[in-house]
Amino acid sequence: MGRSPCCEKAHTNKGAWTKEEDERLIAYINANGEGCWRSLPKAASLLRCGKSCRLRWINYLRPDLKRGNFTDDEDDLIIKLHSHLGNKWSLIAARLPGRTDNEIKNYWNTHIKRKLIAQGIDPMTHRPLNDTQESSKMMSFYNKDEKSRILEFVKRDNSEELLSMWPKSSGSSAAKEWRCPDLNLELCIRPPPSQKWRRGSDGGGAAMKGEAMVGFCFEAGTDDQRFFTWL
DNA sequence: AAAATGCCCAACCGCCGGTCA
DNA sequence: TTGACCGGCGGTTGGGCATTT
Repeated sequence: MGRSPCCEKAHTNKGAWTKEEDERLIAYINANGEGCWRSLPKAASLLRCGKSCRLRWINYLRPDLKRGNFTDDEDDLIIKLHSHLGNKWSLIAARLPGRTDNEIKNYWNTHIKRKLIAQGIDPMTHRPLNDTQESSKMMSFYNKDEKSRILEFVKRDNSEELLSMWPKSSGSSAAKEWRCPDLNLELCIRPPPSQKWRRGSDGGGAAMKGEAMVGFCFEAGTDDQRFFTWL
């Protein structure tokens, strides 16, 4: 048996909301609070689907919404968060007070995507569009021995040493954007891959089995070997 | 001035996961 | 265990406005 529709479609309005509908919705939520979206339309005398009411409130009528253009800081934050989270608009919106997932999604599709493409960056992977060419160019900063040393430092989880090897020629844009094509460096949120890996090897701060651990995981490695550390 | 085209964004749609009886 | 219900999410659409031809 399939799911029943969320509302009786034949008796609901569609399309743009009128001022009167907005006022009814605001008045009802101010008096009764959010929630029970399914029963809200009837209770508020609105000929709208509950989902439509929820969307209208969350994306447009909520009093804590920030209006106006996105700032450069917000741009940067959205790009950074998207590079880590992908199209998880609700998660991204949770980090931008006063912005909605719908607003950020629209802004991404209409502005940021184009901005990144103009900069030669693939908006989905956040890597150069002509990746192969860029990679070979960037690798000129490191010879074979240096690449081996970097992998060793990653294996030993020695962040200080690893950072000290980062290119120092700050005037070079290529240096700023450096990444090693043989290394896959990415951030993700997930539990540790093994019990051994849970900061337990040195005896300090070990998490017990079954204990919840959530955090940012810095993952690095090659196709053959993977290495992790927590941030 | 009118038509064509492009852009923006509010709103809709379908799906999914959690909850509850 | 199952199915209905509900809230929430991401992808897509289409109407209105702005710009270009």
